[in-house]
Amino acid sequence: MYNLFIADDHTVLRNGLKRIIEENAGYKIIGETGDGLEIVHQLRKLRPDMIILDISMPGLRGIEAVNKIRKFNKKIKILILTMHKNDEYVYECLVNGAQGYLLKDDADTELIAAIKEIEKNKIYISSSFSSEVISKLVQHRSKERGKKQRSVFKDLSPREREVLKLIAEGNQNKKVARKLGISVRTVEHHRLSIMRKLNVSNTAGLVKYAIKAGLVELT
Amino acid sequence: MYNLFIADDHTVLRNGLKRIIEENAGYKIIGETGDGLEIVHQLRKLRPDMIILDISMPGLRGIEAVNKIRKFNKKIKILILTMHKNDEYVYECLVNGAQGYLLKDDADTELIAAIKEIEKNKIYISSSFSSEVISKLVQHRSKERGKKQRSVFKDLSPREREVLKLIAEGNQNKKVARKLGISVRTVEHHRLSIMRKLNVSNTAGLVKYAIKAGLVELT
DNA sequence: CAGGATATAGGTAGTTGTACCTATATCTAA
DNA sequence: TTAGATATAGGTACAACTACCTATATCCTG
Repeated sequence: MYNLFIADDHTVLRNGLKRIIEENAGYKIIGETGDGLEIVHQLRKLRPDMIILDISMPGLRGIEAVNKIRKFNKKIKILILTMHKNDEYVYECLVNGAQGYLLKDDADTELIAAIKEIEKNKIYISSSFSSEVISKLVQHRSKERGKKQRSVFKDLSPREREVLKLIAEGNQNKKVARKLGISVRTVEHHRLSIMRKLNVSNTAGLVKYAIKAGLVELT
Repeated sequence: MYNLFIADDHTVLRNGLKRIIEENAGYKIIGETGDGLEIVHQLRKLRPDMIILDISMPGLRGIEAVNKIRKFNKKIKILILTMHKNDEYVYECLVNGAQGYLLKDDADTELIAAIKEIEKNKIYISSSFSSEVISKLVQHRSKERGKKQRSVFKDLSPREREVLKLIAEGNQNKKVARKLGISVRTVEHHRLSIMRKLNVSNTAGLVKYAIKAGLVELT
């Protein structure tokens, strides 16, 4: 028996998933949560073989969840199930140790296929991504595994992410500086570095990237 | 037999919904689509009593879907099922003729309760919203029904939406002006009006609102 | 028809952001 | 240990945005 755990903040979707998966003999959902902060605690208790994980959950955003799970136990397989059709996202997840990446608008059959592949220690990426992207991603993954977390697409430093987050939340440079206890000039410098790296030329681009990357909530 | 139709771009969620609803005797899912543009065509063919509608679908964004459905047939009940916990959104939907507003992280039981209430010609709003908000919304709805579509929360003119869209896409005022064939001063004026109306003070706020409102894609 | 909202655009100021430059201290990886 | 990345911060210049003001023409609604 292969035991699965579901982490997704949409109750309806969790229940749908449960039914779909349990109709396939051999799989059992042994637990679920809608709260990202609760994931590791649950994993420790339940010891599932695989977790189906939405990376846009409240409490634990984006790639952090993947990292925490891997840090806790490298044996638990991670299948990302998300609404984000976004090359960078797939890449980040895979480099950080996820085994699969599916979209919420993929078919049920693809979900089952992904679980089966991952069970067999393979990588599965949604067929909604072009095959070039997929092969590129899988290649990079095998190369970069174990290396320091990094992306060929986007490559912000922790400090830069912090600055970007505050900017996207609506703070001006002056306020960011005050909050971080650094000078406005330094914030400006970070801001420009970020823009150069992300290849955008103004605040609008920064904000959009931050949202895409899950750095800020859209409240 | 009460016939339902599902419009949501997440296949897994659609299947989950189907199973949950059909376990409750008396309800039948007679059709579904993941493509917003296809909704009206399907409704014409299938004539359901109620549609469960996600307002963040590709192809037909936000409130437009509600309007199109109402325009096609006022008898079809509309239950919004979305991830957006957002007062303005609820209000927009209700004023434009939706009968219910649920969140995707609400429980299954609440989904069934909502369907039952709406079947009985009542309004149902997710219990995740505070009771003050709910009563305020329901009151406003009865007052404003039939009036010109408008929101007490947000009230942008078509031109303002156009300007906001271009800004959120990453254009600076100068470029917006060129694209719309007006002077930079006018763009600036629109921009300030929009900021005043939305109660934000900079570009970051504008971009976030535009994304929330579905004016721009997050590509 | 009068009042209100919309769309247009100009004046003037001050603030903020964009885009280069230099420079130092620290840390990490080759 | 040396090169590179990171985080810090200052100089300078110009572009863009924010925030008031006024004004006109249009269109819609009561």
